[in-house]
Amino acid sequence: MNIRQLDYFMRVAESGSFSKAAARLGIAQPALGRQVRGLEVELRQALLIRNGRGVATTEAGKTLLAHARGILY
Amino acid sequence: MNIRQLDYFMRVAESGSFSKAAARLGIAQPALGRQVRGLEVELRQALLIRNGRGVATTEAGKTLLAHARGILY
DNA sequence: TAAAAATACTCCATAGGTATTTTAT
DNA sequence: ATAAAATACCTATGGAGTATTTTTA
Repeated sequence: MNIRQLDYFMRVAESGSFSKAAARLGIAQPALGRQVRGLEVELRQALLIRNGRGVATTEAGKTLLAHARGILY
Repeated sequence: MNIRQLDYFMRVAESGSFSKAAARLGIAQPALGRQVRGLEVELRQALLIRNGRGVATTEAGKTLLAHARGILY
């Protein structure tokens, strides 16, 4: 886990969309998707539920989100 | 400036030696030297004074060290 | 069926390694 | 003279890009 992954995950969770978060971050959507996926793989936890209209945050994701905010702010 | 640079600089300042700090970090001395040099170049500030028996910390270095500790601990 | 995310590559920057040289005590 | 840092060169990894395909509401 690293700061980039936490930051990216936080952005996606807050915007509810990989594409929107990627645009705001000024990076491409696949790059963002890979970082967040990498975090999920490492934690062996689904953090976001993907669907055809964006993403929702799982309970594990919400918990991590709170910690990430603590670290990044 | 990034966390790696701050951490490496702190280790060198605290050990008083690039070689010792590198050994403790488990990386090679040139790799460590480059990171710290990169930080100095970026800040346009000498942080360490090199000599034949290790390094001393400049005033600017001491100031940064205090901030680095605040960030990393 | 149309947004949104995932996949499949390719590329590049950078962190790090080894070997060697330079510097300073 | 010698221990420590700097330099030169090389390699590998990982982060990011574009193009395309797959999903799912």
